[in-house]
Amino acid sequence: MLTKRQEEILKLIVIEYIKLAKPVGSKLICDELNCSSATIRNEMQELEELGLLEKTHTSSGRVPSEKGYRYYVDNLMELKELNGEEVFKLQTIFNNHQLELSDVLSESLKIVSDMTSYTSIVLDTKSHDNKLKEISVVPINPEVLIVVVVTDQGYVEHKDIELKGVSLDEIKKTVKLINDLIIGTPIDEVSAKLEFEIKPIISKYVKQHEILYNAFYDVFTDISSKNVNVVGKNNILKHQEFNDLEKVKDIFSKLDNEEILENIDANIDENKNINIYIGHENSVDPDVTIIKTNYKTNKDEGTIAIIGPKRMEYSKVVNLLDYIKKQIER
Amino acid sequence: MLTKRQEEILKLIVIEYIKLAKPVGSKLICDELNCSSATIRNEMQELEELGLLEKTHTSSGRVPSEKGYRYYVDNLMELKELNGEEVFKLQTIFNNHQLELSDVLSESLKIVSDMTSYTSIVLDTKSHDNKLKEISVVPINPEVLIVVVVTDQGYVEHKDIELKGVSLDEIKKTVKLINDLIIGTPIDEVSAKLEFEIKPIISKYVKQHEILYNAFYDVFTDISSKNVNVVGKNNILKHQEFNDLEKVKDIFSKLDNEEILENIDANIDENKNINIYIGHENSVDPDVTIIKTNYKTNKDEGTIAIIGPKRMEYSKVVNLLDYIKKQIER
DNA sequence: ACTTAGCAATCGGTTGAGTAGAGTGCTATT
DNA sequence: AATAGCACTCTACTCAACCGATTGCTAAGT
Repeated sequence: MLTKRQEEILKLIVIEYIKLAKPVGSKLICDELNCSSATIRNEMQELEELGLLEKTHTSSGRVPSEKGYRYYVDNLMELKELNGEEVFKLQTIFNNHQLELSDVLSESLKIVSDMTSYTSIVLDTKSHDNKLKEISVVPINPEVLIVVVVTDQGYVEHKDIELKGVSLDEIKKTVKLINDLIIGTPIDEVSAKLEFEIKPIISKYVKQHEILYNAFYDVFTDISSKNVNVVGKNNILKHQEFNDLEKVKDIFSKLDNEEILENIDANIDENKNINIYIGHENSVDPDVTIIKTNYKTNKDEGTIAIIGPKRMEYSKVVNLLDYIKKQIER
Repeated sequence: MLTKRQEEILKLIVIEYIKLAKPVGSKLICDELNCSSATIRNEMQELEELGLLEKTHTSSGRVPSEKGYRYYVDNLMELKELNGEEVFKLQTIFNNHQLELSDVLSESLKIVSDMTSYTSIVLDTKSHDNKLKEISVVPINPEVLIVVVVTDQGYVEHKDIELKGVSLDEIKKTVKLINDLIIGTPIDEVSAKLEFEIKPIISKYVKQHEILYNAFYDVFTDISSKNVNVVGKNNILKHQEFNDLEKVKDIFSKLDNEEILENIDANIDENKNINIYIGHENSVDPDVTIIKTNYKTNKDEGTIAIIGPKRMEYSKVVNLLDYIKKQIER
């Protein structure tokens, strides 16, 4: 259990370190509080024994440990209002009804990245609420045709398929069959329905049913897949904790690896609105903090996340994510 | 006019410097040629006076100047065969007829980037040969509908449009009009046709014709726009000429700037199959070399480019680009 | 019992001297 | 024209010295 003053000191150290990125000495703190540097040093020593602070070397100032950051975000952090300019910029995007949701997300997170110097990630999954609305087929030439799939929430996916020796008639029959039988099916159930209801039928009266089936299967797999989008990757370079080229390489390669990013939303705590994973608490890289939240509209659901150094402006990022989440869920 | 021996020396220095990235001294060269280091030094001095070589400091070995690289690629470079593994990897992509051209390009350039440690850029423009094939409209709800446009070469573009107070009937009329009047029009002429032929008509009998017109205009603008794709950006970090964080920031921001990249294909020399822009010869960054080529199929045209340090494996890159160009133009 | 002043000790960062090594330019010689 | 030899130059590295910031500890003060 920390005393009031210890909490005050920890908070100041975290805030100051986030601001200046240099270990914080006792003198800086005693200017803020009304006591001598020696008193602060004693308190610091105690906070260090509790694992909340660390030193970079024997006679350096203190730096928050991961546990220290954790204590800060859980108990000490104050969420101050977003400033007017920030809200204004974001609002112009949310008010632009021309944009698709995925564009709104990447545009607004681009702004967040610019404002904060962190990197944003959008994980976008077509929601279960998307139901097949219409399938149409446009023949391009005798061997190639294009399948266009539209969901009732307005998603469009298309794919070229090359079909040698399948007659246009057979294709049209199949499309009609699909349209009749699985329109209205949630997209994540389409694959199963295609396999167990459509396949048996077309295999009877379509010669190259295997090819045809595979082509449609691919289209539906694409449409229900996850979509990863990383915004403001270059901001990684702005933070002194990543001014080592090897580290930068490492992080960049992780940000390019969709598998790693897809697992960002693995163990999300549904009770919390915004989740914070400091250093080793996240599975991406022990030197970063990830702050994320899930969103869910009737069209769409997914995760938005901000990734930056552990020395991150926690309150600002939490505020921004919260604001964006609320706006898009409207 | 260079003597045979001077050319030999220049060539060796370029090759050696590309390989080892360290200024090349006279001793290294005299092992290759049969003469003493002093002789080489005299020749080097002359090559330096001609502006083909440079020194990093008074007593360092020599490094090729931009003019030196230029002389090398114009006169000395030997194009050796691609090795089997490289060809094999690429071939599996070209043989996969499932993929769209844009996927083939980015996949194959991804492989090139992996093999060479350079960065690739694809500038993809829908060709003039794309003609409007079909426009269809899917209403999602009373206020939103989706326009899907397909060209005769198989491109698909779609866009949500929000239309308050426009009746479905009016929309259908407009679509029919467009389908009747401009199907078959090359996509880069569609905008004009839309403005001068369609707009006057719909303005007569559609109430909110302005909104409707703008919506379609946007769709056609999107479909005829350029497409920029950068592959293997992280490879920048692998080269010692870019091991300075400021430089990396600079180049990365240029690679993110589509305007800069779109101008990569500005002054292309149509006579040459492959164009090489060394250092100040390109407009992107004086520290890089860009090697590029245009491609043109009946569906598509564009530019593929490789960007890397001036100390680049010129012959390998030229070979690879040439190979890819030929394969996709088949 | 808590706070404070004072002081030795520690460590990073910078500076300057010294050295080894690689490579050059020049000159005299073959 | 080519070469051997040599003085010279510059980088890169190491070592020692030193400054400044900060700590931990002790002893005195409140």
